[in-house]
Amino acid sequence: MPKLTAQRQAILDLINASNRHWDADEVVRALVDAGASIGIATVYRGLAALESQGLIDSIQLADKKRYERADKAHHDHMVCTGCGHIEEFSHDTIEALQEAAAEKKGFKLTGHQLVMFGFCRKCRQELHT
Amino acid sequence: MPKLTAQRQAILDLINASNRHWDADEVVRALVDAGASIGIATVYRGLAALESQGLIDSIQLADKKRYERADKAHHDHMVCTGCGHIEEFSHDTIEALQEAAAEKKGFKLTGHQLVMFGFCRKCRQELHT
DNA sequence: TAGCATAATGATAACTGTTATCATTATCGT
DNA sequence: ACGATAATGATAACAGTTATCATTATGCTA
Ligand SMILES: [Mn+2]
Ligand SMILES: [Mn+2]
Ligand SMILES: [Zn+2]
Ligand SMILES: [Zn+2]
Repeated sequence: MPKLTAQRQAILDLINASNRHWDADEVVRALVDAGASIGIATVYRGLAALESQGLIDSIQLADKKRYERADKAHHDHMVCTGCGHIEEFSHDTIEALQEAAAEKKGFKLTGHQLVMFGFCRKCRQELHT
Repeated sequence: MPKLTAQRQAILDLINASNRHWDADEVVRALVDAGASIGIATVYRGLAALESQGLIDSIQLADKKRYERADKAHHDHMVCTGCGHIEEFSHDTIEALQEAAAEKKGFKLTGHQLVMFGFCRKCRQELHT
C-alpha cells in the first residue's frame, strides 16, 4: 500500500508515455530536464514501489535493471549487442513449454526471463560492409 | 591466447570437479581453504580468461555472475527463490523456437539466457505446512 | 481545521560485485 | 641464462543500488 505521490506519478507518467526501457539514471535525468525536482534515491524507491503495485514492469539486464510500461502483454526481449536496441517478442508456445519443463522438474514457477543477444537488422548490415 | 597458469588451472579443476554454479567469492574461498595462495583479482581475471577460451561457462544472475563446467550440453536454469537451488534443463523445441522468433525480427542471434524462477520441490512443500 | 501518526523525500554514506592500477613475480621462447 | 611478455595480488576505483537520517509532505481523526 505505498502512496502514489507527485514524484511517483511523474515517474509513472514518463514511463507510460514511452515505449522505452528506462534505467534509474535515465528517469531522473529526464524528469530533472523537464523541470521536476526529484532525487535519485526517490527514483529508485519510486520504481520499486510502482513495480510492486504492478504499475510498471522490469527486466534485469547484466549490469542494471530497466523499467517499462506494464500495460502491454507479457513479452520477452532481444538485445542488440551492437547498438543496444531492445526488440520485444512473445511466443505462446515457448511460454507453454517453459511451464511444462518446470513441471517436469517439480518446480512451481513464479516467473521467468528470457533474453536473447545478437545483432539487429541494422547492425547486421554494418557488420559485413 | 591467455596462459593456463597454476592459479587458473586450480580454478578450472575446482569447477570441473563439481556440478555447482560458483561465484568469484566462493571460488577464492574454496581455493584458499584448500591451502592455495590466490587473490580475488586473480580469480576474477582467471574466470574471465577461462570463459573466453570456452573452458567454463557462466550465467549472469541478478546480482552476480556464476560459473560452471563447460563440458555439459547447453542448458538453461531454474532458480529456487526459496533456497537458491539451481536446477538445469534443456529443451530442444524451445531452442528452435527462439531461433525462429529471432529470425522473424531480423535478429542474428549470438546467444541467449533463459532463467526461470520459482520454488523447488522441497521448498514447495515447506510453503503449505 | 488543528494535531498527529505515518510515510516519502533527498542528500549522502555505505555496500556489493567487479574492473583498473601498479609494482612485483612468474613464464616461455631464444 | 636473458629478456620480452603476461600474470599476480593488494588495493584503489567504479557502477549500480540500498541504507541512514533529518526534514517534509500526506491523510486521518478528534
Ligand atoms: Mn519490453
Ligand atoms: Mn548450469
Ligand atoms: Zn543494433
Ligand atoms: Zn528450494
